[in-house]
Amino acid sequence: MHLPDIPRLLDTPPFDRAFFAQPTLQVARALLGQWLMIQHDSDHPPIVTRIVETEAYTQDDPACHAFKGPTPRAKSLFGPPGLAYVYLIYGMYHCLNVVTAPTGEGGAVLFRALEPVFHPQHPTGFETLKPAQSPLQTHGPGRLCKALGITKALHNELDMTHPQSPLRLLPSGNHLPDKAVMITTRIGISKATDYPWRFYVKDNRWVSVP
DNA sequence: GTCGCGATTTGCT
DNA sequence: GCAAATCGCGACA
Repeated sequence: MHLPDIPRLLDTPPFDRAFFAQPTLQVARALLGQWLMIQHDSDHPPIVTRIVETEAYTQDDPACHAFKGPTPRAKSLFGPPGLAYVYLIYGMYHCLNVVTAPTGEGGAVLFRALEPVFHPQHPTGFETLKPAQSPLQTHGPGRLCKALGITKALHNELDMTHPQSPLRLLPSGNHLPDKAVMITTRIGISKATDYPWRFYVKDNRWVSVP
């Protein structure tokens, strides 16, 4: 896996709104292997990660928060594609999604696991680290938000397509072949448990449930 | 106003 | 393997 050139990455345009307006399942699949970066302050270097596990949720899907329409919590899901949807689960963990349906329609991709690629305080990298001993715990939707400092108060409804957004999704230039992608049912839900809408990178040790 | 529960994680048995 | 932690949201009165 090639490491990104950080100064160049900071000048890379994020995926645009048209990318996130594609069908949700397609976006969930296409985001595997791409970069997710967070830059809390434009004066400081970002934390860069590689997306290794996602799940798709659509408006006509009983497991999706948009299923019952634009309720107060789900309002951001009906916003423009590329918006961040961050919500609190079990009273203590946040989960990060990107909205992937045209404005007025509800749908999103949930980020379930990221592979740490660059952190300014760990310039030696994460190549040889196992998730359990990593200073950045990014395997699991709640853990990755905690590790990157993502909260509903700070990041919900942020436009991730904006070039200066603190949260950005960037093309890595790598497209994963189908043989490197695993597809299973989604984790932790009680409705629509048979939908094969979870995507992850085969044999990647950062995946939440192999 | 009250009540049940969740797209999770952690710690203990 | 199982239960606790912890609180906003959504359903219903």
